Amino acid sequence: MAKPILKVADFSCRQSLGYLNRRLFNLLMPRAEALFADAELTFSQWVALMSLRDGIVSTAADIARHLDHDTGATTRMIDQMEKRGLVTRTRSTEDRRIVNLSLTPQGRAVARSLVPRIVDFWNEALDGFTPAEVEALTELMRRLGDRLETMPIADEPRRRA
Amino acid sequence: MAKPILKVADFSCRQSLGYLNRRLFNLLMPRAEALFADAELTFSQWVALMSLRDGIVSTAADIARHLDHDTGATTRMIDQMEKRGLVTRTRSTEDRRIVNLSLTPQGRAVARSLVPRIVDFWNEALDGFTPAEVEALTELMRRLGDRLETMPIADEPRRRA
DNA sequence: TGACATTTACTGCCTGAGCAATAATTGTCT
DNA sequence: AGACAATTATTGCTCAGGCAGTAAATGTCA
Repeated sequence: MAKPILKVADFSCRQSLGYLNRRLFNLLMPRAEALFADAELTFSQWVALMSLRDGIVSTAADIARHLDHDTGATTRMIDQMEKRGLVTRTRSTEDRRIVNLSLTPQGRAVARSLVPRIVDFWNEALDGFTPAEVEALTELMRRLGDRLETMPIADEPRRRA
Repeated sequence: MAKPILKVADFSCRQSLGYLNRRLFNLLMPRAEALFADAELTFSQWVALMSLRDGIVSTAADIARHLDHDTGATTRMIDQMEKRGLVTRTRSTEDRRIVNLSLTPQGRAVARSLVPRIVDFWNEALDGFTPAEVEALTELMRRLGDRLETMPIADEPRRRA
């Protein structure tokens, strides 16, 4: 941290990345969830569905880690997806703690049917952005996330000397 | 939308801006809120506090618009901040629908005392980023937010032909 | 002026999600 | 082997926040 990037004096919440991220989140969620309103999916469920499809995750703990989600909430989310016939649970035989998840044909069909809508949505949202800008935004958000993952959550708020 | 940026075939949730935004959000919130744990502030309350301090907002409706927040939740958020002596409500005389908000000295003191922590946090989080990269990320997130604001929330999911 | 829409603030209702604790299973290390 | 830590899945408790509806005040427009 040789050269601090931010100074106390210029801090304004309008250009704070925290505020911007929150704003983006609040703008994005309702618009995204409106796209799969007929499938009655939460955004979390949508991400879980896609992550299972792409083989990125295979258990509840994987999902919780992948989207930095609470494990309890993840269990309940999977309950719903199982009830709707999108995924199945299978207790692992090698490690009996683990419950393996897999997409049902219906789950796969739902995922496939929703992708075009999402792609259309993003193409409309990113109209006016150059491919390089989209690439840059994606990469910077990924890097910032990776960086934050290395920073522990402070138990006690740090007192300034 | 002359040249679509995304194609259905390459869609992967790992590099989706929706997923990245959600991930950033889930990483950011607990780390930020841990910073003002002793003030017992929510992230929303923190943003509201700063927005009032900077004169960006002056009513509940302003806050709701500024952080794309539910108006009901905003009312209850202000209830808490008022109960803690951070803000005061004053019914406007010109427009009797409006309740003007203003920071109390305590509210101002809390805001001032927390800013350095946030700045420190961001300087640590952004270590490894060039000033240009931070600038680019901020600007791209702002632009995407502005773009999304112009896009209405779909009532009916659009059927693809 | 009067009908109608809009804005502001607020309330009940319900859901998604975070926190803490638990049981079962597995890994680690002396 | 045995004590202890770590991991997985799960549940109860609680709360922030979204949705819909309401009342009061204001704006709009024929």
